[in-house]
Amino acid sequence: MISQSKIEDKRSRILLAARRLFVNQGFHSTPTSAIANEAGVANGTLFHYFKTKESLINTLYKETKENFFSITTAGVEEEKTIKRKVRLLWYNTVKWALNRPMDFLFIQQFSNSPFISKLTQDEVSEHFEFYYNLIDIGKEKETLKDIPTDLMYHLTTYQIYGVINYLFQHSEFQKNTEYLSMAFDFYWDSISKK
Amino acid sequence: MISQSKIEDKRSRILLAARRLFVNQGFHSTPTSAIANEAGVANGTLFHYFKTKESLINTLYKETKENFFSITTAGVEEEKTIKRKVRLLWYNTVKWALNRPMDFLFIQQFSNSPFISKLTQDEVSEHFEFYYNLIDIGKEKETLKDIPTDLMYHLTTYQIYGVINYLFQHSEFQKNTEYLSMAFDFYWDSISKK
DNA sequence: TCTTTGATTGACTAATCACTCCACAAAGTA
DNA sequence: TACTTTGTGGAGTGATTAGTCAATCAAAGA
Repeated sequence: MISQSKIEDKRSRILLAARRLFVNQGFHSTPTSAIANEAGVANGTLFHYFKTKESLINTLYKETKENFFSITTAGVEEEKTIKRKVRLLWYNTVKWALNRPMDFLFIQQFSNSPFISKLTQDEVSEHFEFYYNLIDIGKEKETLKDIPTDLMYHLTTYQIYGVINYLFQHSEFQKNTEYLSMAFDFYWDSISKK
Repeated sequence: MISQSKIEDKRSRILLAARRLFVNQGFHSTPTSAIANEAGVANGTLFHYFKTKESLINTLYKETKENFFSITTAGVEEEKTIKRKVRLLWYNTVKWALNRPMDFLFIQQFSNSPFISKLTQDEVSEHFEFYYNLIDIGKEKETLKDIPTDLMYHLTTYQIYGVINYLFQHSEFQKNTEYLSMAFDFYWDSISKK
């Protein structure tokens, strides 16, 4: 048990160090030796846990996205109305990003990059269904505007990214609930029927 | 004169090749030798035109953004109403991206990346003023919603990126004017006062 | 024709990097 | 204890890369 936790410790220290360095310097200009160094392990140890640098990156991307999904969707099913569901999802997403800026920046930086192998992207994209369902139900109930589901998905996710990036640049508003609520109202107004 | 145009030819061939390779493989996994090869020039020639690989990238980024700005803002001043200005800007932007997908992907991929030097970003960000003015005037005339200018800027630009990325994935709609107009209506509805 | 200037080349170099290898340590198992 | 499995370290290796350099080449003026 103790040894088990120590193993997890090194593994996760490597992942943590990698993310920090990747976000600051980019994927290809971060040598594995620097990651090992930052994590406080030897170079060879890194390759004990991850066969290749690419698999380290893929693992990091996948685990970060999983974490993102499970945290942001928590409690959404339990909400009764579409608006409450959407609001919770919105706040969960914004707060997740603000609490873990490195994670968010990592995803943003690499989700469209050519470095992530196709395989990993496919595995992650399963989660689309959750959002698509929510939009479809909203449209059926005539709560949400009647535009194609996947267009709605794109428009809304990008809008949320916009808010988050804005808040990164204006950290003084990050804990301003009035501000957050204004941004959400804008968001809701743009997607809901009048 | 002829030699001058030939010079420009090689320089621009290098830039063109670099962009193509960067978008497909990323910045750091594209060797300068591959760029030179793709451009049909010798390795040394590349370094004759660009002192370093980084300066090549910065030049490429800067020129692409300049081109983006001059094309997307063309004719906007001449329009009379805010809505017409915004519509033209929106359509210009979407069409620019659809006509030059490599340029758009290049900007998207690298504008947030740690590879672009701070200097370059600053030089490019002068253009913010144009957009900020437009939003401010729209708010004064009570045409646009009264939310902070820079928040509005973030929300709207990201929403446009969302449309563009959507259209990249659904090329069948790229020339569907009805579809584009629906997306613009959504956009306008989200930013304008009722 | 001679000279100058700048473009062009590609072999070369010094540095860097992903990854291997092997020795050793620690822990588990009998 | 003896044997096995698993973790850990870090020097070493072969491949790759950004950037250099000395040598040609082409054009244009005098």
